[in-house]
Amino acid sequence: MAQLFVCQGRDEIPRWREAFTEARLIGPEQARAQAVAGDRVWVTSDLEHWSSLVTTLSQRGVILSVLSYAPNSREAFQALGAGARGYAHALSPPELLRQVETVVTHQGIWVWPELLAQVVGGAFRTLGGEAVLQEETLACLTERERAVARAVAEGLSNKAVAKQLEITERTVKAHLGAVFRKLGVRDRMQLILKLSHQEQDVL
Amino acid sequence: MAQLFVCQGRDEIPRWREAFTEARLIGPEQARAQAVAGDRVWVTSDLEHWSSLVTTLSQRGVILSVLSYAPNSREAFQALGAGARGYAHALSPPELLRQVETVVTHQGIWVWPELLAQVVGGAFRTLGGEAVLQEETLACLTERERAVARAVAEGLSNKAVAKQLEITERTVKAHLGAVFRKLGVRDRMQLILKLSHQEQDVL
DNA sequence: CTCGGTATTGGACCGATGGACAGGGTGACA
DNA sequence: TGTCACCCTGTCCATCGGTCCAATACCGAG
Repeated sequence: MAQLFVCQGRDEIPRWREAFTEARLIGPEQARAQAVAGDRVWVTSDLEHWSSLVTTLSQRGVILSVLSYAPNSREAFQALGAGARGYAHALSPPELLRQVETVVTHQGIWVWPELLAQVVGGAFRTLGGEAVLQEETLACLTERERAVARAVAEGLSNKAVAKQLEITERTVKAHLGAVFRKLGVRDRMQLILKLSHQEQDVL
Repeated sequence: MAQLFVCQGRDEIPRWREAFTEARLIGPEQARAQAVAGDRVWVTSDLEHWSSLVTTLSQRGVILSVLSYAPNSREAFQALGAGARGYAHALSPPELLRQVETVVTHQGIWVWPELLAQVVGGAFRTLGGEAVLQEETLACLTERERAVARAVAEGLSNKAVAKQLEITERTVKAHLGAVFRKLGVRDRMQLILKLSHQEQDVL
């Protein structure tokens, strides 16, 4: 049950040593040769062919976490698709790395908080999420709130929505606030992302 | 930080008591009224409107896990989409429930092992298709502008993008301004629609 | 008839956003 | 060496967006 950090060796590693004092640093080739089932292996996404390394080791039963210096949802999915259980920022503080380690060793998935919503949402849309999303997203909205949400989802500004619906911009804000609260989104961008993956006939 | 099991009250609960001796059993209405941020709440998927209950509580900061007597991938996606962090069999042994609890309290996601591959695998396929097409659209952009555009297209704010790319918020604005000019869009909303639209075209 | 939900609007506040000015630093190329 | 593109940063400012505090009116359920 070794704790291994895979790196090219050129950069000095930030705080991994602080998080896991007993961890060992090895290169990609050593990782392929030495890692066995049960080992916790950390891979940085700036490595060449990190994805195939993750795939290989995960099939062997190794518990993998990917660390990225520039986390994004696309890379997160690539990591999870390759079999990684964790995806975090490479410069995460030691206590967060230990948290990731706790999760992945207990059969869990740990994703960088800023991307968690997108990862979960993307996974949800993948399989039959449409029907459920319709109920969840639209049932709780009133007629007027739906109209505002539809306009905003087309990229219109509050002023444009107000002109289109022949109401005050202030009223648009009121309805929009209710939409945000009911749909659990923070702002209009989250709303666009949530609605843009649905069919138009729903609205 | 209460440990709460939501149930209709009629059935006797299998082994939850064994797993968490200090846990309390409450009904859905009590859960909506009492649960606060930080609480670990367990919901069974045989409840009426369990999905909306999960949505409501998760937005409140409650840590939710869904227990199903007949786990399936569709329900798993529904649970995760509603904001649940855990999805397991309702008859899971106590040690497994405690494992789920460990994972979700550490910001992790725990999914029934038999469904895990489908969750991450399926999600990766869809997102992979989107990523390829974005590259074509953003061909006229520089590397940095692409990174900013990608992040913004995921709904991040300027500040969040700045933190992710480890640059100043001002620099994000500069790149973003160039992106707007090159792609002929007025604001970030138009950018999101432009990018997400092309994803759907190819899909 | 009261109570609650919906629709509408107002004002004020403050953070986020985008544009317009201004630079400095690097590396490639003629 | 000069030029150019790219990357990074700064200040100022007008506007937009989102939330808080209200208020008025309609309408159906109890």
